[in-house]
Amino acid sequence: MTNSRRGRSASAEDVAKLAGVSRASVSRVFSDQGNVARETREKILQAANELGYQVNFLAQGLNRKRSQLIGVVVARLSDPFRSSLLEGLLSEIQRKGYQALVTEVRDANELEMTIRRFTQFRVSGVVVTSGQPPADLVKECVQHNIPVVGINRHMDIPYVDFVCSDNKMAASLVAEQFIRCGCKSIGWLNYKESTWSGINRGKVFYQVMVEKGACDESDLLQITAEMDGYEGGRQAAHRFCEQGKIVDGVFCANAQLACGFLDGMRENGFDAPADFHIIGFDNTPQTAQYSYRLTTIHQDVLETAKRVLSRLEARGQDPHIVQSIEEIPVKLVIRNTSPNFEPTMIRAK
Amino acid sequence: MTNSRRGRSASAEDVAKLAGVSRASVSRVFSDQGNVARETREKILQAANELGYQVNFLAQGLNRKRSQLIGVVVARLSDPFRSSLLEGLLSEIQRKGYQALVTEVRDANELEMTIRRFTQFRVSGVVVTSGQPPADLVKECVQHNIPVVGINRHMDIPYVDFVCSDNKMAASLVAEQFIRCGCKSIGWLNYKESTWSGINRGKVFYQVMVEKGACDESDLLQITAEMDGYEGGRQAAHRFCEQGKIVDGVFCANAQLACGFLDGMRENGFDAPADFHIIGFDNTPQTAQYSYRLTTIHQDVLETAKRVLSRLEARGQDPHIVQSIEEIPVKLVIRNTSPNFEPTMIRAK
DNA sequence: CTGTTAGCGCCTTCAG
DNA sequence: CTGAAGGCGCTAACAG
Repeated sequence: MTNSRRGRSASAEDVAKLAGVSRASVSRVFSDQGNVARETREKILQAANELGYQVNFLAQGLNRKRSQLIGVVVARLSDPFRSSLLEGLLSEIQRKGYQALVTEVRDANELEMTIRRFTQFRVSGVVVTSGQPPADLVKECVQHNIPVVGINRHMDIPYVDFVCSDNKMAASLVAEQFIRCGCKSIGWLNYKESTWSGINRGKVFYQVMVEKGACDESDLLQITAEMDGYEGGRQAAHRFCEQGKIVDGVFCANAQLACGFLDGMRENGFDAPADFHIIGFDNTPQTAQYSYRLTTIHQDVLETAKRVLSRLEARGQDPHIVQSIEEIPVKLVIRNTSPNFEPTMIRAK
Repeated sequence: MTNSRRGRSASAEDVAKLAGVSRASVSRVFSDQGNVARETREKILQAANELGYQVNFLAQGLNRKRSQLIGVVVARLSDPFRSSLLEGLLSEIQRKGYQALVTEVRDANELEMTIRRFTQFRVSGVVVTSGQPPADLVKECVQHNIPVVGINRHMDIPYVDFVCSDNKMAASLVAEQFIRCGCKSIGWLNYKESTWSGINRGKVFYQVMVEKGACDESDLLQITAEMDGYEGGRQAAHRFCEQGKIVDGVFCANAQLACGFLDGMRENGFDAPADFHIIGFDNTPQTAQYSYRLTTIHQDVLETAKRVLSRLEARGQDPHIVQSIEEIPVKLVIRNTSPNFEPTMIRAK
């Protein structure tokens, strides 16, 4: 009875009473704003410790009109790259002292509900790793002064920033590798209804190939998967072989497709690097494994996450800065499916 | 100027004014508690719509002393099983109208900080998929009346519930399969510093094997990986072969180890099912792929998530119900690495 | 440096 | 069925 509200958690007021000060001082100590005499601070900390006091973030956020929450929109976590991206984001979000609010969305409608709910929690920022942020929704965020940043996509929405792996650099690295290895007929494998980044990667790759004079339109073979993921790649390979087509080098929009395509080709008696070269995107752990040892473009997830957070904070301070689009450098990881040959023809055939 | 606070988001009071009612009624409509005349309800909804009103969850939570947040503790999302588990949890959490607060932890210390932060957000529940919830921390949760449930682990903490894949059932299914296939020398592969569920799976498997008379102590070969994940399994295989050991059937604590071990054996010239049988745990997408086609125990992630949420809600209503430990049935998915043979010897050797 | 005073936006009795 | 009043726990001026 004496101990304020039995069982309930202690409030700043309880602490203030015990320490014999005002709640304002308690607040000052725990949000370390404004100055507090060392002596009173210690009294407060001790009292707080005694009562097991902890700031109520709900009340804090209500008052500040901003919680320390950051909303993260994800999709298809079963893709290893996406889950490693989430991992990087979580780690960076926590390091900066925020808390991640994670929602998985399946369609545009869910994205809309989600962003709306994020604003209801007065999040400090929204990270979109999937789907196109609907323009009007974003407007709402801007109105509420909530920064939005998209990863691996890019649209012309004012006040929304983007950070994106450097697809052009990726294309160049791959093109050079293929050329160095003497590949002549090059293919580009992508899912029929790919994401923005998938499509963009293909477009840029084609441009680069033409620029380098490595191919004209007829040379770049578009291989289209009817399905996404590993199975999609595998079936694409089967259809490819049925049609009696042939390639020297295949570049794939993502790691899953690449592994699937490689396995599909193997089922048809073709293997890399003996019969063709194949290079993937994402560098997921699986691609490093013995059964694949895939040469692949590596995306720097941690750097991406860092940039995202710093964008979020920048726009949090000044909502009206100009849109920023950052490209994160990528690396080519050479493994078995397109090894570092001297510039000679690889196929005896 | 007339329009209340320009730019700011509308509050219940704004809606009340516009609709010509009291804020209490607005509140009633949006938390659909208490009765409101159809007519006034409609007036309110219209006004709300006009102003783009949305409930402020911070204020709501502050008042209700409980947010609609659910804290989820994860680790090592790079393991495909763990990310699929998270996926299942997210989906169920959203379906039930909650919002997930996700934190990745690396050690016990972080777990503690995390749970503490969860309580500061007055979450409606905490789901621990990794690490042992420290007893005193949990006590704090109980005190705050926050339900805690652990997945694939089990400890004797009062008022904390657990839901766990049925490891005994898994062991039986695998034992029977090995016996049916005539495997004689059976191995159990696990990481040196495995998780609770890994260790438990091994213990139970041994028990079952003895029960079935399929082996006594000397028969069950403990294969220990010095490292976790794919590489751990692979290196274990290499050491295993160096030592000139031999097995008929290997059961693995998880999918990553299984794939690694299989590949390691292949590098040494042994393959499944020709030279030995191997069965994994988790049934991650990768295990289904052409290069592995691993026979494996399947854990029902969605069912697990469902049970978790229902436990959370049950204890949310009555914090003092007795501890519940649910076992989720598993299935044996027969694939290539231990096919459905008639009961005969498989090895010519 | 510290205390006082107003809210933040919502929910919940309690009257009417 | 509806309105008025008080409070959830914290912060942000403003005085002292």
